[in-house]
Amino acid sequence: MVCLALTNEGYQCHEAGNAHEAEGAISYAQPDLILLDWMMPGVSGVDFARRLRRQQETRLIPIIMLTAKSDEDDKVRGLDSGADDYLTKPFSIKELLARIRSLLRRVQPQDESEIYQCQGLVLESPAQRVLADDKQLEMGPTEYKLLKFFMENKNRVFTRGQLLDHVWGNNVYIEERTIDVHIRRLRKALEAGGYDHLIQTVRGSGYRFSEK
Amino acid sequence: MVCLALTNEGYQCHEAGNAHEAEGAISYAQPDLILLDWMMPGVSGVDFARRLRRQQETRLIPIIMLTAKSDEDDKVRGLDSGADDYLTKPFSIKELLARIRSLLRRVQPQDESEIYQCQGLVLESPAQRVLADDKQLEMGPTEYKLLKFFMENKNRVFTRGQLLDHVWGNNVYIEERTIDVHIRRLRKALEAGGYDHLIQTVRGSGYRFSEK
DNA sequence: AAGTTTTATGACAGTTTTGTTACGGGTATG
DNA sequence: CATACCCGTAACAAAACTGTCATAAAACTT
Repeated sequence: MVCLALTNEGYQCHEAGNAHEAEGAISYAQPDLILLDWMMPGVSGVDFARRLRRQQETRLIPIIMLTAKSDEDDKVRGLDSGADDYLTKPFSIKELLARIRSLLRRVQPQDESEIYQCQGLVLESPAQRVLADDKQLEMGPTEYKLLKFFMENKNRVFTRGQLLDHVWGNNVYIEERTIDVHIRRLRKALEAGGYDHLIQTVRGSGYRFSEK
Repeated sequence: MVCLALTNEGYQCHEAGNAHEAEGAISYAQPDLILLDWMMPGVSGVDFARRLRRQQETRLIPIIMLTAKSDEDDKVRGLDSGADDYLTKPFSIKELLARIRSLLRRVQPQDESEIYQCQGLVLESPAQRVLADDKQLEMGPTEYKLLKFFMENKNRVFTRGQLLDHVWGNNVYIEERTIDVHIRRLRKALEAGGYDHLIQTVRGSGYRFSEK
């Protein structure tokens, strides 16, 4: 039922009948969100949620717990296990969809329609362009994505490996030194507006975007 | 009531009676999370939530909406307005706390929350930098690691051997006198912010980080 | 007060890391 | 099909960092 409704809404859906199946499906499909039933044969939903939270690869995937119980203590346990939200059966598809939208919005804050700003530097995601004090800056697609990622995560160091994962994609084989070149290109593009100082080198670690 | 309960749990709390007050309190206190009543005099909770979502500084602050209405359409509207979660009055403090914990965990994922502070000296682990009264201090990687170790273990003397083990790694062959040089370099870096007195020599033993 | 031990400091050379430029191949665009 | 653009890599230059030493300055002993 749920799967049908979600597919109808344009989501891509995978089902699993128990924790073991789920584990396989998750590592295969890399979902953006997990709906988890409280009652599962074998490992319970709560235990499974806890396990997902402990693993690096799945820690950040939001979880909505589905449960028939309406007991309050169970609610609390469900949330503390690491679930991000829960729904008591019976629930309406409408509410489920709203909660899913809400969670996905949080996890992917940019959503193609965001505008990032840092001092006079503005990155308009919908228009896919970068303005420095109202003057448009020219840069390649990769530099744009790199800058976008940086502006989404200000004040944090990223290693070249992390940047490859997040900007290029998860399984690419590219020399880490290549990052340096793209950083150089990005800096040169920002230079035109005088904002190249926002891209900072952290020796021995990687790069950082920060106004300080 | 809510404020009291949260304070009791160790959270720092600020109250506001309407949207305008809230705006001031938010820009002043920079909260980690916002509890928002659906019904507010003047600007409604939903509209206020939307406004918070549009602004760069507040966009990422999670919002929990509180409401007396239990109508489902309102729930949906509440979530779609940008609130991250939704609670219907009357709600139990226990459930509120669980939802707050859940949201905070999502926003600050692994973050290690590793920010060390000592007087005006701040070491930001995620950004891998050191600020003295908001001014960035320049230092090499080794000095950074050294300072981090010291700030993790304030008021404790460490021999040069111990420092080598913890900061450099367990099996390195390095002259113990080299420590002196790095201490010197660290002190020089801290000097720029006037915090070099925090690194103290303990003659015959080693070094200590302390504010006294 | 002189002698001894311990720490501070500045300089140096080797090493590692990063910046920069140039180039060949690939892909899209007209 | 030609042109323009972009990407990844390599090679070299520049910069930053590291560990060690020599010497000066303190701190402690006798």
